[in-house]
Amino acid sequence: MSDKIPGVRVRMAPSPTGSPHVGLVRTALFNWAFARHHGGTFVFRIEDTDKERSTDESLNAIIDLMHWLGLEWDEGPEVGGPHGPYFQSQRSELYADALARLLEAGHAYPCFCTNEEVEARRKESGSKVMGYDGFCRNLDAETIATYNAEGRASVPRLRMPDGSITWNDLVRGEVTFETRFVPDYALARANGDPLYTLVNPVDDAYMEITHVLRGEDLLSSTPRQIALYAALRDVGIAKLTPEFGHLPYVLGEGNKKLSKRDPEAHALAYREQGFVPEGLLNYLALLGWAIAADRDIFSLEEMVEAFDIKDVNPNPARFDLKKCEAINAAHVHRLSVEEITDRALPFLKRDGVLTDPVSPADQQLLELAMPFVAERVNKLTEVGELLRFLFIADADFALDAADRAKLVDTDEGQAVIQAAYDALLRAEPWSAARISDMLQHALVEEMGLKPRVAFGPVRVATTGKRVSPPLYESLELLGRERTLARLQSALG
RNA sequence: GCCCCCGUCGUCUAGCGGCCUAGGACGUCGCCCUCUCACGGCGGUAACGCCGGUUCAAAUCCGGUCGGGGGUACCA
Repeated sequence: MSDKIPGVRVRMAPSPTGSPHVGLVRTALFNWAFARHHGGTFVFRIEDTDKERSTDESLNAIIDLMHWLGLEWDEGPEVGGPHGPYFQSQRSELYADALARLLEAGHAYPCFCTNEEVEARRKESGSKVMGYDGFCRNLDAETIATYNAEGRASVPRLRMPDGSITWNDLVRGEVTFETRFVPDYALARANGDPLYTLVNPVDDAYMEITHVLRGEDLLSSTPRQIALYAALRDVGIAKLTPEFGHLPYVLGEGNKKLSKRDPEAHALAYREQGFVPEGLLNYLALLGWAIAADRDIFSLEEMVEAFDIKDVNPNPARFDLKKCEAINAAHVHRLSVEEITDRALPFLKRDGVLTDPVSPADQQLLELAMPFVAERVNKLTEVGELLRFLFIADADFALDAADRAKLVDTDEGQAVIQAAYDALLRAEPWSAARISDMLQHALVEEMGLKPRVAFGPVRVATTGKRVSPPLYESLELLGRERTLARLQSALG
C-alpha cells in the first residue's frame, strides 16, 4: 500500500490544568496513530502559557498518563528534540518576535478600542455580526504615535483578508467561512502577553507541524489560524500551512461534552480502577473510528496499520462505560495468566491482599490460584476481590454478612457445613479431585441436595462470599487445616 | 440574532446508488452450559429525524425543514 504521506509531523499540545481528560487521550491517540501509520513524527508540546492555572501536578499526571498508555512521543518533554523548547512558557521571545514582524509587515495593527466602544458602535449600526468591527484597521502612523504617546492601551489584531477561507477538513471535507463573519482578532493582551490565537500557530509553524488533528471545538477558529498562517509565511516564520482535521466530541450524559465533573472523564481513574491501557485505548478508538464492519477488538499495532484519518466519523460520540468495560475485559482475557498476574500485583499490594514485598509462599500460592481467576476478571482490581480469602490473616477472615445470613446461619446451611466438615476430615489426599468426590458424595448423594444448594454454604463458609473461584480448587489451595477451621467456625 | 459543524438500533458504529426485507459490537431479554461468579454458545429486541427533488433504483446524491452541538472574548 502506498497511502503513506511522507514527512508527517503531528502534535498534541495539552494545557497542564487539572486532571487529564479522556478526550485528551482520544485526541492524542488519533494523532499518535496517524504519525505512526505514516512513519511520521509525534510531537508533544506543553501549552502552559496560563500561569495561573498551570500546575506541575497536572503536567506530571499527563506525562505519567502518556507513558502508561504507551503513546510515546518523538519530540517533547524528557526527550527534547530539534524544535524545542517544548514548553510555551520558555518560548516568549519567539512570540514577541513574531508579533513584531506581523506588526511591521502590516498583517497586524494596534487597536485602541475598549469593549464598551465596540459594543456601542455595534448597537448603533445594528450589525448582526458580533465581535470587533475593524475600527482601528486603518489608523495612520501619526494617530497611532499620538495614542501611544498619550499612554492609551492597545492590543495587536490580525488583519483578516477579504473574501472567504476554505480548507479541506480531513474528517469533514470542505469547510468555508466568509471572512466578514470572522472579525480581526487579538493576538496578545494589552500587557503584551501573547494569546493562544498567536502562540498555538506560531509554535506549530516553528515545529513544522503538517497536520493538526484536534477537537471540533476549535473548528470555528480555524479560518483565523489559516489567515495567520498566510501572514506567518509572508514574514518568514511558517514554511507551510498545515492540514486540519477536526475530531468529534466525546459526550457524557445528555448531549453535553464529557465534563471534568463526570467521573468517566478522568483518564487516570481508569488505571486506578484496573483497566489495562490496551482496553481503554481500543475503546476510545471506537469513538469515531472503526477498524472493520464486523470487528471491534484490536491492538494498537493493528490500529496503526489500519488507521486513516479520512475514515474518522464526524459525529459526536457518547462515552459508554459499560462498553468500555467490555472492551477492556476482552483485552484482559487476551493476556497470558503470567501477564495478568504481573499487572495485578500492584493492585493486590495496594489493596492489602498481599504484603509488599510478597513472601515466597504467597507468591507461589498466587501463581497456583491465578489460572482460576484470570478468565473471570474484567479489570485487574477484581483479582484481589476473588483471591483475598486465600491470603487474609485468620484473625481478619470474616463472612459477608448478607451471604452468611442467607446461606450459613440456616438449619440447612448448618447441616451442610457439618456434613462437609465430616467428609473433608477424611479427604486423602487433599486435592481438588478428592475434595470434589467427598463433597459430591456427602452432600449430593447422601443428603440428596441439588449441587447449587449443596455448595453455597460451603463456599460462603470457606471463602467468605457467595462469589469465588471454583470451589474444589479454592479449597485445595486453602489447605486442609484452614478449610476445616473455617467450616468449624461457621458452625454454631 | 449571526456563522459553522453534526443527524443510521438505547449506545458506539458498518454503509460511500442496486450486494440492505440495513451488518457488527455493547446493553437488554430468553435459552443452553454450570458448584457460585464469570467465560463460552444459541436465539430475540431495536435504527436510516421529516419533506421534497434527481434516478430505472437513495440510508447513500441535491435542496429545504426540524433537532442537537459549537463559535461569536484582551479563554483555550
